[in-house]
Amino acid sequence: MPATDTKSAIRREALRLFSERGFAAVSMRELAEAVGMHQGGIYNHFPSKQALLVDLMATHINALLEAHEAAMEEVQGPEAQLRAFVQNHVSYHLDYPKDVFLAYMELRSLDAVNRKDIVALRNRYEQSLRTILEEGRSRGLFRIDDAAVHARMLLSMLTGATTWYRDDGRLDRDAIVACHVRGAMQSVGLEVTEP
Amino acid sequence: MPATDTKSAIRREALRLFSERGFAAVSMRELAEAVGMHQGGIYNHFPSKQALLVDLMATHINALLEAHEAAMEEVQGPEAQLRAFVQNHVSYHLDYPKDVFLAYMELRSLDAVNRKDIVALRNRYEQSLRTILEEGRSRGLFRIDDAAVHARMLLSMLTGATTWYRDDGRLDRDAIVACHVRGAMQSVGLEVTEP
DNA sequence: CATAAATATGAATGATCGTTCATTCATATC
DNA sequence: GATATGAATGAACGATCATTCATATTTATG
Repeated sequence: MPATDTKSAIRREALRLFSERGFAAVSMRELAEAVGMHQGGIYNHFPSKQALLVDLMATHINALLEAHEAAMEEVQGPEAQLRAFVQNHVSYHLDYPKDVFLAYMELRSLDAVNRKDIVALRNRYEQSLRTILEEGRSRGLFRIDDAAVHARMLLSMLTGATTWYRDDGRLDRDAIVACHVRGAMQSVGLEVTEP
Repeated sequence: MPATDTKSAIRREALRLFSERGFAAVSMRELAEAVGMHQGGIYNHFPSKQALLVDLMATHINALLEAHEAAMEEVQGPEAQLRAFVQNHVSYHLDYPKDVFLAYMELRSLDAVNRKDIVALRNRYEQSLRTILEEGRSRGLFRIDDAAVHARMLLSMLTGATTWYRDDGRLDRDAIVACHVRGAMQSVGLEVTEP
């Protein structure tokens, strides 16, 4: 078995275990057992438990930013931009709920240096939503009290689905995305036409 | 010093440490040190670390339900009920951010029996919001796709403030509550008059 | 096939975990 | 003032933690 398979298996199981039970509550022994190897071997692929967490979180946040930038290309005007942002955000979050949950929950498990880097990336993402809201507000398109607060409100709202969405649930992915798009558009005071 | 002071000091420091760093990442030694006592003494007040967590979470969820029921008394009609729900929810969450964060994050640290009880209480709370949304939708007052999904969207949105609100922040408590009330009312398609 | 590099093993490291316990201490009751 | 009680101490328990390492095995390269 080539090395890269083991490494990605470690990533996959670590993502699953850390997101399910928390970084601190999962031991390297458990992780190794889940992968089907012995504890020492993990250190051939990742220098420490902390480095493994950083790898998972950085991979996620970079992938999210990449998807975001691709989704926002050539989309003009606050209303269309907000719609594109919400669609991409919710779609991505439903596709990678574990990655999202881990990045959200385990910031506090990072040491100071690593946390600073991840937070900077997250702030960049939040800032891009804030800019859309500011622009919509200053043009009189959006009716909101405060762009910064509203950006955070929306991010919380749109991210929450990761905690309860199931593939075999009552509503499919597109229906849930649609609920969120509508809720977000209406939250800034826009009218959404009935389907 | 009477015993009750020590017990509440343990509660206070446990709430702080568990919410800041996570239940699994805080040791009984650290907790004891934060309280200013030795590790063994905690067990005179709580039979186990798990029991301490259950105590904190049950206290919170019951207090939230109590505040909720008081806030909803004699409030009639979906629009007024939604407004009352949001106001109470956000106010309570800004007052007790650590309690909220702990109850939200550490469900997975509870054993099966305790988790079942807490989840049942939380579902009761979520159900009451869902009922308001269903009622508003069926009367044609709210424009939402799905009451269950919208209830969860709103709860995520309204709970998020606990993760970033600071007493010395740019906006005061009432302003933040107002942002959330407006965002929530508009999210169901209601018009909110400018202040 | 030989050799080197990468990877896996499994035991061992010292530290720390939640919990227990015999003991001491302070306070309240009779 | 003797005694009972709840609380705090501080050492100790076995278990488990992340990590290291010498060794064995597998894989890739000549």
